Amino acid sequence: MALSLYNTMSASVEEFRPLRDNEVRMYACGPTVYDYGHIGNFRTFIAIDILRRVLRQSGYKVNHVMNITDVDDKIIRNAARDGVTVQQYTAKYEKAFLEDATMIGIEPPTLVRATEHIPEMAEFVAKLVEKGFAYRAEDGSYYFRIAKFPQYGRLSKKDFRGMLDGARVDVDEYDKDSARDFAVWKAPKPGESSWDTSIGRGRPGWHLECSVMSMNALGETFDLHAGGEDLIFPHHENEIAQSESLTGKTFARFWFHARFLLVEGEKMSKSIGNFFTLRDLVLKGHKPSSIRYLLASVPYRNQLNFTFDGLKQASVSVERLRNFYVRLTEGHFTDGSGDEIQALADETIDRMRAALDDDLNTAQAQAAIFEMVRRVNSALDAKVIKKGDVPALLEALAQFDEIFAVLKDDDGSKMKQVFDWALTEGHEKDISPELREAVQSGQLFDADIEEKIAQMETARRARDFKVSDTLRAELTAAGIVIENTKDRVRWRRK
RNA sequence: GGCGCGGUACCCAAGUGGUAAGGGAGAGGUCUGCAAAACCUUUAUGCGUCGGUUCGAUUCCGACCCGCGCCUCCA
Repeated sequence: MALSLYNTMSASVEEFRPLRDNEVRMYACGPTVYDYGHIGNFRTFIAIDILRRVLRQSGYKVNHVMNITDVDDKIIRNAARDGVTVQQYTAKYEKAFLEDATMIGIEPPTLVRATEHIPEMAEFVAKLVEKGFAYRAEDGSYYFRIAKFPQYGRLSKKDFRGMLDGARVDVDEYDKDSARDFAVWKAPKPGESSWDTSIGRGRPGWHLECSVMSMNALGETFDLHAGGEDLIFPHHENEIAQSESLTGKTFARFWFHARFLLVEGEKMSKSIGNFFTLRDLVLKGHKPSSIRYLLASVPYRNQLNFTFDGLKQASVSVERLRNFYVRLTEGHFTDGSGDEIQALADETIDRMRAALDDDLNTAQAQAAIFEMVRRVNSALDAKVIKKGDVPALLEALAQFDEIFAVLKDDDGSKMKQVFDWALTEGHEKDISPELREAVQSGQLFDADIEEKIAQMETARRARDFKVSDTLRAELTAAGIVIENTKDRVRWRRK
């Protein structure tokens, strides 16, 4: 079975093979660091992260490059508003983005920054001009001449023939040859960041950075180019135009686009009040693992309806998996092994692989692992799991978690980070009682909890249930869940 | 207006030309001093509506209704 992916360029699912034997070169359009990342951003970045993990699980070495757009109109505007330099401004939000990405389980890609590639970008523009694909306007801006690139519109399936020389729509852009031509280089404006370069003073157009940095890092033709669906047009279309007109070669072989999500059934927007950053959700007391699980649970090309009910459900699902893992690793088993369980583990792995190979069908991969969890739990209840069965089951679980990355319970420390951030950044009023409780339970020392549990057990053995129930209630109130099993008392933080 | 995607149980959500995965929630039960975990049973003769093709359609085709996206810098 081989990995198949939907390619926006061909508008169909194709078998994926990298150009080089064992190495996948992929470029992802990263964030413009002008604000904290919202859950829509992270839906896309998690989809890309899952793609990367599936590629690796498929045996490829993945060279994953992502850009940070650290100069653009919004950044310039907001930095001016806050009275800081563009660098100070972007540094803050880049740091926040990387913290968020780590919090939500995204493996760090190699980062490239627009402002660190200004000379290369100017050089690129100069070459475009030399070949006649771009021209300089009177004010010192440079535009790409779409009329010179007949394939324009191939990715987004738009037909621009006959409309290239339409009416001049914008008085500010009077010196473009065609209304459709897009800026590759912007002339300096008073108060805006600009750089002195071989083609004059100014700053890069947005699309330019991705063409230059991706080819710089990965070569003129690379395997995968990813981003949110909104980037198909104009961003990626323009990248293709610039890059391919210059090199005469295919720019990216596969185009991967994640669909936008809905929040509570509606498009996320600040005016509707359903706009949430990742930090907003953690402040409300939601675990990063729940958020990741929910965002990963709907295949990336489907619309995902992000709801708070769904978040709760995701949290319970993750807990179920974690409980299962604990049950396997801490249980006592008799020696031996059985073919049936081995077969179940193998079948589960096969089903997960087949699901992920089919254009990253994460929902089906989850269904496969849960099928195994239910059947093995049942077998555990019936005491038919043997010691020799456990490694195969753990292997299936591990393969699942190589993709979904939710088993490890480090939610407490991550939530603590957000808690601390809220205190230092003046968002204390936004800290929910739930987050407060989660942080507090995380601050309890294990030894103190175990001391209380020991007291509870003494009381229980003496059948003094009044005392034991009081102790249990105290621990529950502190966010500690206690499970009395036959062998021992298990506890965990809620 | 142009191009594209989707409407599946109380909620989230896969999927297939041959009779509906998985998770959550609810109800009942097993286990249990209580609780938790776990298991079992149960919850869509039905997959937006109306037609058509077919032996057979939720799955294909058409129309309609509704939701969503892109159409110059929003992931």
